[in-house]
Amino acid sequence: MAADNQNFFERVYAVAEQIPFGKVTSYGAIAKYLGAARSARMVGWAMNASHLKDEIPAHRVVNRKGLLTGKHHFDGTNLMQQLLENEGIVVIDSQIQELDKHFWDPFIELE
DNA sequence: AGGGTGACGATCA
DNA sequence: TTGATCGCCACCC
Repeated sequence: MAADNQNFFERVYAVAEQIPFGKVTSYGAIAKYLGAARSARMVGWAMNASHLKDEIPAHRVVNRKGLLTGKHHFDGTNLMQQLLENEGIVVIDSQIQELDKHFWDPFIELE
């Protein structure tokens, strides 16, 4: 049904909201969890709309490489990096260090 | 109705 | 290893 489209966004929000403090995840991980592994871009698109909701910690969502590709979409240029560093995550040049250590997998946490 | 874009991911060279 | 290209699917013009 047409409502499915909206449901897709809601699902992305539901997962993003559950990302704990000091943790990060990737678009592909969320997409895969939603059953749209090949639509990682759609997750990013949903995140773009999430900017309307201050409940979505979009700064905790990065690409698979741990690179803050979406930082440019934030209010400031380095706001995203600042937020992550504020959570105890080391970020150098928009690149999260020790990504594996801070990675949050919805498949494991939302098992 | 058709074409282009995009906060990605995987594969190929 | 890094860099470049294709594929994906929803949304906008």
